[in-house]
Amino acid sequence: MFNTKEKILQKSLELFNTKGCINTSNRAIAKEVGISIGNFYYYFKNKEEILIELFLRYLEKIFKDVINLNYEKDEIFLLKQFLLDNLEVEIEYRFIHLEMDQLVNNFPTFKKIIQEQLKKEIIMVSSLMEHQIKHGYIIPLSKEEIEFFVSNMWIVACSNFMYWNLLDFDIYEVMKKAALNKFYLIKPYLTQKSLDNENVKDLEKILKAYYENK
Amino acid sequence: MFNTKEKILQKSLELFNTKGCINTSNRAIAKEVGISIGNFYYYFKNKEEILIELFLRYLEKIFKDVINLNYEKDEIFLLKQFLLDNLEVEIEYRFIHLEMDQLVNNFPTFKKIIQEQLKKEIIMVSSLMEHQIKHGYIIPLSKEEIEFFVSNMWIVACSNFMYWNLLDFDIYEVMKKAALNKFYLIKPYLTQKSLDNENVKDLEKILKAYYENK
Amino acid sequence: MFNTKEKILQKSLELFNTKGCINTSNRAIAKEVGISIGNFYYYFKNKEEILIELFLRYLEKIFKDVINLNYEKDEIFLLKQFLLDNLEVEIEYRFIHLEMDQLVNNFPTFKKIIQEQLKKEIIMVSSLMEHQIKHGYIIPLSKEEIEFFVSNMWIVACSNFMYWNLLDFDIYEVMKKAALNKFYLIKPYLTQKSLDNENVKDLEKILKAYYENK
Amino acid sequence: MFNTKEKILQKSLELFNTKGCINTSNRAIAKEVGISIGNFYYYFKNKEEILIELFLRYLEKIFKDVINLNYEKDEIFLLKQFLLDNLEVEIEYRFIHLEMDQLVNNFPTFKKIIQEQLKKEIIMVSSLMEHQIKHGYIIPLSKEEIEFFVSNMWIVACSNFMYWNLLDFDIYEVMKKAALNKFYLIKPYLTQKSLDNENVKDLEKILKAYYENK
DNA sequence: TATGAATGAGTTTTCATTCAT
DNA sequence: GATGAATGAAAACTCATTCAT
Repeated sequence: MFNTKEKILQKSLELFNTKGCINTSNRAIAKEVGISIGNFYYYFKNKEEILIELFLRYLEKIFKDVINLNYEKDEIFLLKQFLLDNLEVEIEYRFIHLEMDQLVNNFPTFKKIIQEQLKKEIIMVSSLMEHQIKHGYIIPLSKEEIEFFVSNMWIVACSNFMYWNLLDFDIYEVMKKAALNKFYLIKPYLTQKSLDNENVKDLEKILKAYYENK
Repeated sequence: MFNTKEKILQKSLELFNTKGCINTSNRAIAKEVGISIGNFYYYFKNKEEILIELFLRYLEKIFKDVINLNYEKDEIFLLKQFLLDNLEVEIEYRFIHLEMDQLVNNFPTFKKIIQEQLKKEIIMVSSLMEHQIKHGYIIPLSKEEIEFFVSNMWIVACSNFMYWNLLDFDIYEVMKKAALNKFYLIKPYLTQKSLDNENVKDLEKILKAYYENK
Repeated sequence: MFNTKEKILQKSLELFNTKGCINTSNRAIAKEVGISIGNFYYYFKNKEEILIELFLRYLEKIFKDVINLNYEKDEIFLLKQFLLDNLEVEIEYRFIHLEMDQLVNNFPTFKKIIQEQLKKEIIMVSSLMEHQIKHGYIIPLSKEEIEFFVSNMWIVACSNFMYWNLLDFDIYEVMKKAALNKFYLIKPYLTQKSLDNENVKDLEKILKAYYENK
Repeated sequence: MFNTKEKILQKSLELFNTKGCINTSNRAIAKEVGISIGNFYYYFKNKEEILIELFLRYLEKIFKDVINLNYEKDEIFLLKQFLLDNLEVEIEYRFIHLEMDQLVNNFPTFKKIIQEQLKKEIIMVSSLMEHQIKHGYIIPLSKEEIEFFVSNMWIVACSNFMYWNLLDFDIYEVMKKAALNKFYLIKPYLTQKSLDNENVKDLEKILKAYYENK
């Protein structure tokens, strides 16, 4: 069903998430997949190629829905989707965030890709914020406030796994916590119009329930 | 003036901050200090011992002032000190945050220390928040809100260097940004009483000026 | 027009001349030709087979004219042709001389072929010399002098590319220099009869012009 | 008696001369010396460092006497020493010449050193020739003739081992042949004054005897 | 003829750690 | 306290060659 290249990517992802990308040798990946080291190098020139391939897949999954967001109209952005839907993707590719600094330091091409992606995201999220402010879903914010909200959101989305991991929560609990981390970051900025909106109204309850029941 | 052990710690810190702890070999440290590798091992059993020693020094510097905080009285916590004074210590030991996940993965004793420290900090900061709420400096918050404010604050304090580094800001700009990251995280929760307080009144202006002038 | 085997030989020659035979992997050849590595091995059992095939072609081109030399009569041997005509062939297959020692060390069958060829050439050139001496085109030389003239000529023909390459001359300059290297090696042995001969008379001028104009 | 570094250099030289530098792995050197591969790298960062160290020793031995040459006076240059004394050094370090092209291609720092050395030698030998011409030991030669005599001498000195190796002569015979190769290259240019000189008079006989008796 | 996945031994290099002096 | 030689496991990567299709 899966071909060798796919198997390498799958196992790499597993190993990266459990042992870390830096701490996973190419030999270990090959062994786990059940192929020779030579065959590993037949498919990937080096570990960075795997890393980039996995990162591109991550991006594709993350932005599959975001791209379809139509925030031209007077409409609140899909906060629920943003908080919940991406969560599983973030967990699936959690090594990316957990090792971000190391990856950036060790893989120069990956660094360039990450930097470009970050710049795009900043522009995208900033303009989304401005739109939401214009339509009264988010309280008025200065340029600086938007800049630092965006950076804080990125930082929290990137690093909250590490925090909960340190407290020995398991992966499902971490998922639930992660959504609330982001929710409480944005909550102070939501207007009454937002809080009355169907998409937001019960969100806190849903997230808590999600967090308590599962 | 400095003994050998001290020199090792100083040079290790330098190297960890520039090249990363994981990417710095013990041999490189010994060479930089100007001692033999054998002598290095006379003072430190392994790199983890250096790491822990540096981390303890970091903690001591960070909590030197915090420990003296007397938040029994009706008094706003020293936000300015918290935002600015610690900043240089954070920068001085920045490798700790930049490589947090890697360090935790590779050094089990360090991990335990970090975890214990984190639990202490959560209790400490949570009770500080409750105290501030009680005295009307911070708006009323639920248990959950406090929990996630505390976690977000830790995450942001821990990882914002990475964010600004990716955008190619230099170390001094990163310092300035870092203070604002934390300020804008707490700002929505400050009451009018806080905003009128001498310690807070001009803080935004001061931070921006700090950020723009330096 | 060209079949696959021919393409492999052509591309091998190109790669051997630019990167060296030892430094060119079979995979690189296959890739350059645009065929699979499996197909490469269909045509050639290993790199030595290519090497030998190329060497035989080189020999054929070099001795195409020499074989037709009729040096039975009282006639000076075709010095001009020897110096100029072979030059392009030598350049075309220059990797053979540049890597001679390595090739001999790594490819035992090639070594045998080279050795047999060398012995033939020694006999051939020695008897040519004796003939030229007999007819007064070359000054009388002892057995030893002939032996060492022949060896020096072979050595210079084989290795002069390396010398000029070290001095960073480009391929066309090297060609020109190579002719003069051989000319000045033989010049002291030419008799007046030689120097008056039409084939030789203006040779020095021609070679220098060739060397200066091109 | 010999320390480890010296042993590595000695064994490297042996292996380079027998199997070739390119074909000798660092692991093979370590094994031959009887040390671990780690210990090998303690002494030499890579193979190029060994190569350069050996080359510098070769140069030192070769030019030990040449440097003392005083060719200011009306005196023939020490042809006998040049032909015989250096011979053993050339043999001792024969891999350098045998693999010259490959070494130059694979070791960039070595290439630079070789190029600088070659340029120095060209100047040195050219001025020596001019001096000998001035004092009547060598027949008058044009600039071009000197240039090509110098290059031919270098090429022959560099590559004659390969020639005699191909003909399966043993190392001692090769040594003797090598002297005669150079002698017969220079012989046509010697004046009667040279040939009558004590240093030269019996040189041919000596060399032949050397070649026949040993 | 042609493909290309697969093998595995081999290469260079790094590094934490030990230990006799 | 201090030296530095020595170890050996492990990392990334290469490459000639085979073989089923």
